[in-house]
Amino acid sequence: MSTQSLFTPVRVGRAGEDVALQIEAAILDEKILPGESLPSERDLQAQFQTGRGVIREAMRALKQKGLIEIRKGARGGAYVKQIDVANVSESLALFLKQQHVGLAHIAEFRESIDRTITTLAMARADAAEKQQLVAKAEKLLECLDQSEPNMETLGEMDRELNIRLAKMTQNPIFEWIMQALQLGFSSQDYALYEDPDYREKTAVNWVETARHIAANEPLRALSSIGAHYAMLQRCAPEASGAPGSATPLTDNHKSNDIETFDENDEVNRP
Amino acid sequence: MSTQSLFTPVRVGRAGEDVALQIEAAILDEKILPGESLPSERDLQAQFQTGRGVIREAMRALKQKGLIEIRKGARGGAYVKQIDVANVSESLALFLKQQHVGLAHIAEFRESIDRTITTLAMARADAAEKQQLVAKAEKLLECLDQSEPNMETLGEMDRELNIRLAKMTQNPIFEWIMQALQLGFSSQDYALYEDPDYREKTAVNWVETARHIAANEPLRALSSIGAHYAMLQRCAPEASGAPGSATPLTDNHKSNDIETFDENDEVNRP
DNA sequence: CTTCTTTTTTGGTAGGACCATTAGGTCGGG
DNA sequence: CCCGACCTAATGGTCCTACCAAAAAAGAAG
Repeated sequence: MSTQSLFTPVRVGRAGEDVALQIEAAILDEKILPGESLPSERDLQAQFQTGRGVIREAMRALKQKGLIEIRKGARGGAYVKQIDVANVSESLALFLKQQHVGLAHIAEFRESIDRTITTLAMARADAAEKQQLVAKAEKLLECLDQSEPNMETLGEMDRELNIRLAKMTQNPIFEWIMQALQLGFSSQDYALYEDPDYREKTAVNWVETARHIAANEPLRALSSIGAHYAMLQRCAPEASGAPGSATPLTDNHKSNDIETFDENDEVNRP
Repeated sequence: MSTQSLFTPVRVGRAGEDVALQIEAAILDEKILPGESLPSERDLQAQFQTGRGVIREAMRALKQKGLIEIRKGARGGAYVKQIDVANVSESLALFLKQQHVGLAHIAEFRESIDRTITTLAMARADAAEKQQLVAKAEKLLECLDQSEPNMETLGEMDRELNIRLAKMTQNPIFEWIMQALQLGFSSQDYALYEDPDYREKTAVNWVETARHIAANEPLRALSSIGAHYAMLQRCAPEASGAPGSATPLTDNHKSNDIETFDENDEVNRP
């Protein structure tokens, strides 16, 4: 009993994991730089002294992690790439979806991040950046006033404003978490732009917020942020103010009507 | 030119992706619940009318996403499971590592999250929970005063305090992001417990923070949080206050000395 | 009823064969 | 000389077949 975990459980079915770990280590140690390519599957098969299926499974795992990108054809193979925020975002979105996290909780988290970002951005960005932010917000407002409201464009401009603000914190983590939130949960923002009334108010709120930031008025800026999320809460379909809302966030995964496997028989026989 | 992206690039080599997507959709739609099992690889092979390698690669991808868990032997197979925060955390840690995010940036992010959590927890938790938090903090302090300081135990208690505080926000996202931060970047906290001087101060600071929370003193509580991170900054090896620090955060991946493949020849021939 | 052995199920690995795609080279015509 | 059509080789994608190893159920022995 005292010899717990003294002998490794001698995991056997792990050749693929081993290969993946070794290659991952090589990438993380920058023995292979982004843009460079790994040897071909058949070369790796020879070097690792293993079957090609093992190599392929390792590649699939690394690809899923976002560490490599796989191309077919001559001069194809696995190319090391920079991990994209989309990977983190997808992972987070999957998690929140399976846990049935309600929109209210996500909105609260977003609001807290927004407040922090706003405070930091105000403290660190220079006057020129702040003025650019105001200009962009005003552009959103007028772009909305005149022409027919293109939902695509509006969403893109809203997204750009958020990212720009996050950049102004001069801390890349805030920029990336904002990108991840935008990628995974922008659907709720679209709701605000659907309704013409809320659309107007949201744009005005953006201009207001940007101006307060430019004027270095932290309390007023945060007040605007609060107003934005109060609006979102009023506009949202199930705006329950607190926990318990089990509404799934999106339904953007593909419908499996095409050639679904028959999961009705012989799934989980106890 | 006007017909951009009208025809999908008709991706062909994607049988494995298709299988993975269909199964993922089935899981996310809760056609298969956590704890239940998918059919065996050979059954799936028959149902999807494809080779077994394709199924195995799809399984590897789903396993990497954290959606399934694979067991060998009779009644083995792929069991649907709840996605663990560790998956999100690992994804995030990998990303931050490859992007060479400095400890200073991470600490700043952590501090902002800590402040938000503290504020929310104070507003929402009841008196009993707050008193428990104080008790746990005091326990950490005395556990440190008397016996030999077991680094494992200290880290565990610090971690538990953080999680408990996050839970008190009654928003699971904060609990999970705190878990992720603990999982991925607890190494910097250990630094505080290494030095006997800082160790004492950190524990005292925890008690202080908890008592301010229990007393509903938001400003004093946040002040304690600030003191904690100021300490961390002084204690940290490369405490550069701002951006630019390209110090990698951890080196906890395995050294690839065992049977590294020969990446010196024929990697990336231009 | 317990304990040991055997069988069956199922994932893990090996290796071969063939196809589809792609970059790059070659050849012929202009 | 240049340009397009064709061919070639490299490489990932798929399929198949066989066998091994683990784990649990089923059966045999006490």
